[in-house]
Amino acid sequence: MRAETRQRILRAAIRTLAEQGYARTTARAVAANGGFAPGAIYYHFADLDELFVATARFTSETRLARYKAETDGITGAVELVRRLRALYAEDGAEGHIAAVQELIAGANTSARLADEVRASTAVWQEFAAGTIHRLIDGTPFAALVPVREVATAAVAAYLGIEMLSHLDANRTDPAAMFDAAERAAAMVDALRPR
Amino acid sequence: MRAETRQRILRAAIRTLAEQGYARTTARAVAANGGFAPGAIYYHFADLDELFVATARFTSETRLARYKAETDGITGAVELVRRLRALYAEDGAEGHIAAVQELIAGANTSARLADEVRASTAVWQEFAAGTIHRLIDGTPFAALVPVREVATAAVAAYLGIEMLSHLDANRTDPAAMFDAAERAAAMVDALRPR
Amino acid sequence: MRAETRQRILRAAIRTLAEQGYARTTARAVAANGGFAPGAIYYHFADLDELFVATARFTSETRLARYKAETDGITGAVELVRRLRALYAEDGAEGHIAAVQELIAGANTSARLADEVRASTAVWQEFAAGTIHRLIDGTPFAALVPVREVATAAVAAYLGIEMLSHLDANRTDPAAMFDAAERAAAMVDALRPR
Amino acid sequence: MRAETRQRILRAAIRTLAEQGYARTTARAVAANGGFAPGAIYYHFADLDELFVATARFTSETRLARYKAETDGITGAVELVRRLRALYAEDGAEGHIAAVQELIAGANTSARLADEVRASTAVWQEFAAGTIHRLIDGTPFAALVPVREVATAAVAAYLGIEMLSHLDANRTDPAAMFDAAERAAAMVDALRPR
DNA sequence: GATGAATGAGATTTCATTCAT
DNA sequence: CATGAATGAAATCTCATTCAT
Repeated sequence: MRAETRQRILRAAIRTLAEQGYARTTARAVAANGGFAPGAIYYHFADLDELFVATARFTSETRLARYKAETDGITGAVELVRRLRALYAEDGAEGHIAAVQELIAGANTSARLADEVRASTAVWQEFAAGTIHRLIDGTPFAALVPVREVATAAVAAYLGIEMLSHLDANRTDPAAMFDAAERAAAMVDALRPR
Repeated sequence: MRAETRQRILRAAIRTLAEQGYARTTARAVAANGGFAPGAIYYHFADLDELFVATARFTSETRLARYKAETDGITGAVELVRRLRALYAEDGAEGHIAAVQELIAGANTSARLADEVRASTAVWQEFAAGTIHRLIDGTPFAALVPVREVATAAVAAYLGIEMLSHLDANRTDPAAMFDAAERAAAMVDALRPR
Repeated sequence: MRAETRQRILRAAIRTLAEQGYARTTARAVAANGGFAPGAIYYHFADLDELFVATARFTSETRLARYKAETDGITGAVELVRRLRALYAEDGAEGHIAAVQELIAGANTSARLADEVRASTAVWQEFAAGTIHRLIDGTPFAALVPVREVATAAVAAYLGIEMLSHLDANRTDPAAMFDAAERAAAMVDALRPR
Repeated sequence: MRAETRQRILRAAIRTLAEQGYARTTARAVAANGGFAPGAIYYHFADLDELFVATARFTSETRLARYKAETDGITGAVELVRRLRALYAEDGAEGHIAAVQELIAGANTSARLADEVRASTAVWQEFAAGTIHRLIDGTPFAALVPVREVATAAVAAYLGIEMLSHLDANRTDPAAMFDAAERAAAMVDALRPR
């Protein structure tokens, strides 16, 4: 019972963050979005800050598990980009990345939230680094690419693209970005030894 | 007189956005940061929303002018990265990028602000595209690189890196990112015909 | 069973009043203090107000019975002060006087509670008056002392000293007060005919 | 302007504490009592706790100044009791003692308030001790009376009597208490050397 | 009998905005 | 032009109370 309601609240928080932004993600707004009384939030979380911290952890953990499951065992770059495109679509539909971006903006406001988001992004950077390693090991790129920096840039760009596309659905077209990435990925795969 | 105070308010807004985040950038907070009375804001701007819109325009225009002045006439990629490193440091010192990122998060809240930020980022994407063209025209990359998408990704990554580094000064090291970018730029320059 | 739980709730209410004050003696706080669910309170009492009324009566009756048992048959003033010192220590350990003082403060809020506390203090004033009579009858003080007023002052001082000592354990030292009272009592006893 | 409104708020807080008790002295109640908006409280005080701390200091300082002015130079015990009776009536009319008693009850809830009230009562105990010294120096009582303890008891009884009389205007009659005190004072004065 | 999740009314607090000066 | 005191609407949060289990 308890865990179930807790999840309802977390999902409502994610949707509200994505749709309204951090500043308008009030207790009332989350409650209205999820169909429960504002007081219910305070039964499950000490305050809004704690709700945001829990939301950051929840969205990071659930999405990372999904990303790992979907990319597990993949070595081809093209195949990776295709999976990422699908995962990105899922994120967009549920508002995960937009929520994260709002939480990062909100981290300015709360030290506890900043700690949590910092820990989460570190995990994603590790995931990105591991994935890049799998892709380029055994290719000429292995010697050239500074994996750590590229992993950071990849996470940054992933967040930044969502930020821009959320702002302006037309001009910044994620589909075009994935198309271009897929063409680049094909070049990487072409250089991989059989 | 009038224009001067207006600028004081705008600069105070930028600093407050960078330091406190959108949600805490209240009229009182801006006034305290700039050393004037809250009422002064309402003499120069109709409401806070208008202040944010003006701030978005102001920061975009002043920084773009500076970026253009500094990168004008540059064709070498390494030289470009070096100039960008210095400009990025300026941005960080004055809080420009952090303020923009908060305004993007806040754009969720205000349609007028969203319009303004959308227009600003479009201008920056054009600037990035033009710069990339200058760099790769005449090299083998010219045929390979989808300029539009790379420009979008560059702007996204620029914002995303500030976002991450603002969150966590240690793990996400902009200096290391520029170092890596400089090494990549050297490869681009090496392929350029004399 | 029923009476037992009722007492658990009453004792938890006394402790919570003494430790947290009237304003923080919420249903949840009492439940947490006593180790039962908040709902249990509403099985035994109609509402919090009724719990406070019952607490006032309970603490007054149980302590008065104890005071009467301990002071029964005593005629010496010194002996009386010694027994009171021990009883006062008991009160402090269980929080009785502090709870009463909070209930008096809270009586401002509830007419029913005010009625109950009024009745209780009247009983204590009678007890004090009777005890004073026993002490001074047959001494020269009998003609001099306005028993009724001294009894009221004694109850007031008893409550007031607990109030001050609860506030500041060091400066207001009940032990020093009892020492002084014991010396005064010795003078009373010295004037008593054998 | 500012100081004036601040005083209006403080006086409204004293009246509300006396009339409604600590638990019902809400920002709304104080504002309604004083005829200003609840927000005004938060313009002048950080939070309710700070208002209570300021109220404790204000009421203690203003009343102590008045008590000192009225009792200055008095050496006769009867004269002292007469002045105290008048001062007590003033206190009652403005709610000072009742407010203090509620603040002491509330001190349970707030460490800052406890500090302030502790400091205030210490000052009153010193005032009481000094006054007692003036009365008994040069009389046989000087050798017998433990001034410190009597001063504490006097302050405690003063608060306790207000507490009881506030609870029950009829049974605990301050006038009778002052009458009795006046008769006792006459005996003290009779023993004083000319 | 007792639990504890949930509610809704009301509390504290914040803040954009106004306005007399 | 600018100040800063004050307001009122809306936010966060608390808590007595209910009710399904």
